[in-house]
Amino acid sequence: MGTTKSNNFTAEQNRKAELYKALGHPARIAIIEFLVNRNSCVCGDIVEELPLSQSTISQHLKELKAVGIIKGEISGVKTCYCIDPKVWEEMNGINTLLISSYSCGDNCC
Amino acid sequence: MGTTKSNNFTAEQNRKAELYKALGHPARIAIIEFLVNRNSCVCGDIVEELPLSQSTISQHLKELKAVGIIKGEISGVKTCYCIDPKVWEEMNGINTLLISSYSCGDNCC
DNA sequence: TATATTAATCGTAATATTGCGATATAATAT
DNA sequence: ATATTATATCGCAATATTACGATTAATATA
Repeated sequence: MGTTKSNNFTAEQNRKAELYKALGHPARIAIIEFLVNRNSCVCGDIVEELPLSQSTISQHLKELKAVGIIKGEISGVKTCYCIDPKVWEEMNGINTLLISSYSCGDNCC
Repeated sequence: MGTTKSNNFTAEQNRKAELYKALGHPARIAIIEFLVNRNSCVCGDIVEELPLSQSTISQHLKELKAVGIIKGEISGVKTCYCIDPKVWEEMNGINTLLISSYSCGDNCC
């Protein structure tokens, strides 16, 4: 085991889970916050900001890229990463649907 | 290794990550959706709904409970789970701050 | 009291994740 | 051509996660 039984769930549920999972690590949160604060492309000085090795950060970037949250563009020697607006919007939709639209009343336990 | 270096990040970053991580599994998404759709406490018929064994679901519930997203209340033989409004609000705030308040302009890559 | 029923926990196996150093790759600079 | 710089990838070790069956604990019911 150790394998998630994705087959048993809907595509939507799997997609939601994979997006949240991508945000489920402090390093990746830090990366996202870094990109958001810059409002534009940022190159590998993320490595200088974060207390992790270059290879580890490269892996985290890869994961974020794999689910689509960020895009990477090679310009010369450097690589430029930024939030992908489309997936960002998707996340927004998911959050709205799943979280902000629900307010549990008094009948909660 | 295999251990996340939480010490190197802020408490806020760790908290965000742990909340997102809790949602980072299709079974836990399904559980949350189930609770949300009922709008009230639900007992262990989550087990009947999900294609996973009782013990596995119990573990997932435990994880959701550990980060505070759901509460559990024992009433007789059964246990009643529901969303915790406080943490739900916390999630809302995190989403607003991190995601919905940012829209990357044209200067993205 | 004996026996279901419900849910938590234990033990275990399989797989995934995290992190790092070393190495590879690719573009620029000398 | 060679060195430099930036980033990706490989290989590995440690730990975490996922899943399940078996067991346990607690309440309810015959």
